[in-house]
Amino acid sequence: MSDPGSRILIVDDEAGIRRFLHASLESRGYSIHEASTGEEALQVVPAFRPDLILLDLGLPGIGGKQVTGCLREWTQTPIIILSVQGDESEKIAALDAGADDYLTKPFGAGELLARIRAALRRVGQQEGGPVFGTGDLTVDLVGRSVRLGEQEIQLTPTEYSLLKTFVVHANKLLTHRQLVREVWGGAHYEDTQHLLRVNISNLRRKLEADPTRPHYIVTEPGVGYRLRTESRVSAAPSNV
Amino acid sequence: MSDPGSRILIVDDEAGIRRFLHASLESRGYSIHEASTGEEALQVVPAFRPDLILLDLGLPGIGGKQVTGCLREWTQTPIIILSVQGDESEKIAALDAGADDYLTKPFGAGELLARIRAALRRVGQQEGGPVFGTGDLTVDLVGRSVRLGEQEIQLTPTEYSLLKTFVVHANKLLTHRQLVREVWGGAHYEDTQHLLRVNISNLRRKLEADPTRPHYIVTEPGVGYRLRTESRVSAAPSNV
DNA sequence: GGCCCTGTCAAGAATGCGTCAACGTGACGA
DNA sequence: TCGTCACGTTGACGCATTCTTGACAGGGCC
Repeated sequence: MSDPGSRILIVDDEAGIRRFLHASLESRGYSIHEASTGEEALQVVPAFRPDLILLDLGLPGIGGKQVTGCLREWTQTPIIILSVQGDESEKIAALDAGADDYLTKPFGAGELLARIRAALRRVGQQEGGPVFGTGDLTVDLVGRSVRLGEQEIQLTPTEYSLLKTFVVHANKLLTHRQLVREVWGGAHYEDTQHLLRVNISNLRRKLEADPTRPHYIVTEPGVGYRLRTESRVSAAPSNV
Repeated sequence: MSDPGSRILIVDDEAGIRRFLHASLESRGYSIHEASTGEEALQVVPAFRPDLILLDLGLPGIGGKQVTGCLREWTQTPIIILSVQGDESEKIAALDAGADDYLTKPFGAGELLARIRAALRRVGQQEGGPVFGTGDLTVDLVGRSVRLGEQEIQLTPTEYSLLKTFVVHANKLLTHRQLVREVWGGAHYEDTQHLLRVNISNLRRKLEADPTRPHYIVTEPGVGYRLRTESRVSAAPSNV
């Protein structure tokens, strides 16, 4: 299951450890990115979009706990804490800050890999399998392809990122803020609000049969948008 | 966050450990069930429907690894393995069998609780939130959706905000002043009084079968309004 | 009847939303 | 080096919805 192409971000201030982890993970087929400080990690995550984060607790500057807290404001990407401290209260604090797992150095490479697999397995099944479908719309999150009936649809990176967010949270209401954070990264919101509208519009033009009356991406006025799944109450086209 | 009413199944063959875990977890508000063998665990899970399983690896008969494997064939309930064996290959095997976490005895009670919270937090955000219901009316505060029977109801932001206030204080009398404050923010009251009436009217037109004779939102003359519940307070364990 | 409280309707104002067009940038190939 | 193209971003505009305000009618109570 655990898709070998998964992207992993390594955050540690010691170059030696980064190298070691980088090597062991890359040989397993993961694609790796490194960051050496908490600040760098927070910057890199929106750009690299890792599937999992290995985070050293004892970073200089912004510590691992704070990094976890900041990330959890907008993303659920699994975080595994690595630490030299075996102190129980540290573990508890880190886990409660939003971390998914906690390993104390030194740890076996095999155990780390197994815990990575376990974490990736969870998100994998959360996304409800590799292919999502509603009505004519089919989204393959692994193959990164979108089709409408038989027709393959070409999406730009942002459009795809937006649609992916909808698919992962299918049928749930996503606020403007959530969407902006997921697609453009945690920072600025006010300036990006309009961007969201434009991209929704573009997405609809490509996906919807009649962009004026959206079938899949419905807007919840004043709040956000929602990807409607085919529970199909055949919602009579309420022409008021 | 981690809903204190969560159901936890403890599987261990040593009565002493079961007692210890039972006590520490119950005092935290979890509701507990015990099993002493793997066979019993497999029987009990479908009946008890735990939100999380604490599983000893070294069970007589069917071992923890096998139990994990059997459970994973049909359920994704989080499993935390407890074991006296620190052997790395055992950990790896258990995690790959489908376990979510692995603790080696002896472990601190605080750490166990934190890991339980982390596991429950993950499944918690997967589910749709607590749902409020009375009669035909259903309000999902997390998904921000309102339905009347099967029909989804579209509410404007103020209408929803108003209804939300009613749901949060279900069956309690809300004065005009309270409602105005909750929906429009503390300031001026005299000018907003009329606004409230208009919105109550609009809300009723959308929710009530006969807006003249309101069933859900009843007016308490001279004082305010009240959301009448049908004694049915379906599964909305107020979180935290 | 006169008064206060309440509910409904309608119309202008304000806001939010969707679309189009234009500009800047970076990648790529000639 | 230059031109082309696709994409991200920004601004402008028209349209729809929603908010707010005012006017008015019914009902209970003194």
